[in-house]
Amino acid sequence: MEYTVRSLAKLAGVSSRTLRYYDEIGILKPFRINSSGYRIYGEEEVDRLQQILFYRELGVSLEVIKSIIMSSAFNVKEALLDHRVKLLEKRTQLDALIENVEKTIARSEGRINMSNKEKFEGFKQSKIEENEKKYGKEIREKYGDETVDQANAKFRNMSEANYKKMINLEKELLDTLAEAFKTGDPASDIAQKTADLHKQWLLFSWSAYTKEAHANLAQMYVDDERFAAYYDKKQSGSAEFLRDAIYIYTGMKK
Amino acid sequence: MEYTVRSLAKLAGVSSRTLRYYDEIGILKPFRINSSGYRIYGEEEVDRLQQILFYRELGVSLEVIKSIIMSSAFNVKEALLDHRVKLLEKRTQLDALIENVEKTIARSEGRINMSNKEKFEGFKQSKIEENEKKYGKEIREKYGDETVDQANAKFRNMSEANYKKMINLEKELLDTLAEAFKTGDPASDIAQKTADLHKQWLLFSWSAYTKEAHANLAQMYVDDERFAAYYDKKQSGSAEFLRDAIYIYTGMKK
DNA sequence: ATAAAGGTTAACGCAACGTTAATGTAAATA
DNA sequence: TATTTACATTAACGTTGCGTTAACCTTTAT
Repeated sequence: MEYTVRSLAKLAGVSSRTLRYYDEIGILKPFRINSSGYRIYGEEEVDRLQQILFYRELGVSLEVIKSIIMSSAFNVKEALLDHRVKLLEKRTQLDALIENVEKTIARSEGRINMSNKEKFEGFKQSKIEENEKKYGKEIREKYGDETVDQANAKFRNMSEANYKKMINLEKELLDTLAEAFKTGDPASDIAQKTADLHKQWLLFSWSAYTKEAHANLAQMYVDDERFAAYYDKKQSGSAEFLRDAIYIYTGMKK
Repeated sequence: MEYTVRSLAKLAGVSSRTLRYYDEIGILKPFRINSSGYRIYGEEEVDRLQQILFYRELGVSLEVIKSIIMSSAFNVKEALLDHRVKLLEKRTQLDALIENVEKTIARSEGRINMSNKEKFEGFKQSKIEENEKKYGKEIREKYGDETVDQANAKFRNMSEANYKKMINLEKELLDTLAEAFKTGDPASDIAQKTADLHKQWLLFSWSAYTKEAHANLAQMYVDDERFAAYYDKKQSGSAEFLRDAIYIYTGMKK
């Protein structure tokens, strides 16, 4: 089956302008151009458009979508599972927002007057997103796009077995961190083992490990509420402890 | 308390550029401009900014936000409740999307190959549309959009405790219906109790109960196989019996 | 006295198309 | 067959909500 811009557009529920734009930015080129200069799409393009729209729905930028579907060894199911996880995260965010709104309503009913700081607390969720942007960008700036992209690519293509390994490592890391935290000494053997586990864990998603990057990430764990909350889950102060251990481990920053 | 651009920006977690932009488009003007041309904001502006960010989070355009907060008789609580309903709707949409993704994953596992049309069906929020077509449209036509939306919102937001109550009520309803059915008389006390239980049950998801709506729903139970099958589970003819009881209870339709 | 930190306006840049203009081609109808 | 209608093309500007940079002024800290 062959499609013109309009027919494919109708099939997919997008505008023909969108298809021309996708051609323009090279994310979806027609199978061929006929003698009158018309774009003609085939089955393969139909599938590809489906992929694109799938990710677009998520709010993924076309730039990123491009890199995703360009990777030849692209595993459909893995991508879908990934997609699903992101949607679930989005829903969690939404739920938090709804809770905030309801709280605010309750407060307005109770006529409790809020301090100015409190007034903006409802937006903390969005700050997390901001941080993500901020640090994502920071990493790109410091270590270059290649590192980040390679890391992503590596992660996407991770085999099932490796994924399990990574999960187990993470668990071990958290357990060891809890143990080490008890010693109170970031230079202790067990604390240093924690730092090493963290490095091992990192290697699953980082293609180019450097001590500097590792140390910087450790500081980020402390600065970013989201990460801090993750590591502090068991004991408050764990994030700082991990950072200190990593500083010693890498010999960076003091 | 007075704020400069930066201090207000920090308080609210936005950039100073954003505040200047909001000034530019007239959505948030500073309280005054000092002798050096600096923007100075006061308490009122803090509140207003909060309102703006609240709606912005929803994805409402600044243009619309402007019109919302410009309306002088602006009721805060009403706005919040409105805001909340929109968030709930958004969540419903997200849930539909997640279901679609999961279906697609399941299909990919079953290796069922889809026709091109089917491939794009996942994007049409098919479930919502389907339901809308089947029941929503009918209800919307009869009772108006508000009722339907409020009912959905109410349902989604039901507390755990209320949910259990509703489930218990439903069980009691079915038991009582079975009892009443034995009498064969839709006007009998127990049949009327059944109708009342049904109303109670309805109130969990209907925000505005009317006798007319109740009676119409009863007829729908008979007409629609899905509902009919549900009520006829124990005894065939229960759906009609319930309808007749409700007709008498509500005094509608003869 | 000077540097750092923060303020100002003005202007361009970005994503992902929508929209309009000017024009060529294919299919349906008179 | 002639014409209308439907659809195709490229080119270019418009949109939203700011980020970013430039060029410059003011306040505060040292």
